[in-house]
Amino acid sequence: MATTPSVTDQETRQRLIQAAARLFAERGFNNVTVRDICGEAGANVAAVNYYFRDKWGLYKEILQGIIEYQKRTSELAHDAGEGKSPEERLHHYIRVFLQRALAGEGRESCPGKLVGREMTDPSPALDLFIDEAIRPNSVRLGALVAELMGLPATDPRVGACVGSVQTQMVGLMNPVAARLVPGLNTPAVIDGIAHHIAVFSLGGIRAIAQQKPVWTKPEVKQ
Amino acid sequence: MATTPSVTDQETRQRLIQAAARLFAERGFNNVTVRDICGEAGANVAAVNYYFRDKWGLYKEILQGIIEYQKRTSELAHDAGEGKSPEERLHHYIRVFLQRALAGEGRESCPGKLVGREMTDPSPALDLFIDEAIRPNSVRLGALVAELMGLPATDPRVGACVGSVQTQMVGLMNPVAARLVPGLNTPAVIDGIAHHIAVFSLGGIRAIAQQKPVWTKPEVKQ
DNA sequence: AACCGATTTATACAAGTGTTTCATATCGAT
DNA sequence: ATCGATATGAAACACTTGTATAAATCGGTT
Repeated sequence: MATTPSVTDQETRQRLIQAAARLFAERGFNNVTVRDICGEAGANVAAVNYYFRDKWGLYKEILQGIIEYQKRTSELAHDAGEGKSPEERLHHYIRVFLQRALAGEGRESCPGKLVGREMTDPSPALDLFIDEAIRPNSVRLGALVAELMGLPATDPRVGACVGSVQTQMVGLMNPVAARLVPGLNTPAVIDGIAHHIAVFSLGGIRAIAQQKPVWTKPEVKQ
Repeated sequence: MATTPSVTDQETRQRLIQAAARLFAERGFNNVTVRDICGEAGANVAAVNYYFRDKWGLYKEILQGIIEYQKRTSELAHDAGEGKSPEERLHHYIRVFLQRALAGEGRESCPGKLVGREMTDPSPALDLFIDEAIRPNSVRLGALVAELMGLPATDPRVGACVGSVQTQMVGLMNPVAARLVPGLNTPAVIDGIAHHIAVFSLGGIRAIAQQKPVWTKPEVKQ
């Protein structure tokens, strides 16, 4: 009974973050008004500016949290099958990754939604996100795939296979996927999908590995 | 000499559609103002409302055009390898699909950008898009995959493989992909990627086909 | 009780938005 | 040349948006 015992009894700041995360994930940064957020959080219109300086400050804070979450996800996903065979490690990696991305954190403001949105509708914070969350993950996944293929991690075929695996996972993080796959975000369904992606990708990786490198990456700019 | 010979000499209506398509694809519906569009089209602020009733009318018209384009793309992509083996048909399908989605129509307002955006940031017109552009395409692709797997098209494993193929293609239609793959939207690079996806997917399909149906689709709602 | 910093409130502001209005211009047909 | 339909133009409206302000309220300390 510190403040108004109206909503749940927690710091206004926390309620703002929670409400905003859900709304941003649901509708995107520009389709959510400060009044929406404050309304849902049971706070005054000025609360956002008081605690976060401006609407962008709030968004950045949320995105920062998601970056941390995503980094942790990558670590957990990679460490999941430690000691096992590369094939099993890939399977574990996919499963843990999808579990945390699709169902994580109370199913409402699931991080995947916001991530997927940030990728199609890049905000100025996208660079940060790519550098801190996506790239390190790609590197470790690349090492694993390279091991599976028996090729150096720099081989363009490795990069291409990493892309194939990642797009299959990221593709599940958007509203259309959620609509086409009924029970998405329930653990059982996610496990099934992870199993499919693992088997499918292992087959694909094997197929790519045992053929000439027809595709030489052109104008390697980076 | 008809109207103002200022910009290029074409109907204002057409210039509006062209400018708006580019801007919507670039920044999304809500991040483009009517004044932006009219400014770029060299038209008055009232032009949008005069020709399209309101901003939404303009967007719907553009989306309608993209739906037609996408339907045509599906037909072309499926007919590309007619008479050839299923494997080759899949390869042709992927190549034609990507060519038209990523490089089509003057590289600026490439349809894929808007499609990808519509999928993450669903507008009320998304249902139309799913029903008219995505589903028929999935059905035909499903038939092809079923043939490849030697399974009935209703087998859940077929649907899962279709999803894997599609997510790999759709995944290329967003800004992050364009940033990670340097020369995307040039025909040569697209051909290389199409080849990779084809080989990878054929390997994946084969791997899934020759194992028990571990994943039974839960609560088949549709 | 009185004070003080931190928080919450109600209200207002300035800028930007989609849309409307109505006057003017343009062009083809009579 | 005149008329009528179509198209364009400048200005303004009504509304929403993010943000700022100043007063009011609260909780703890002296």
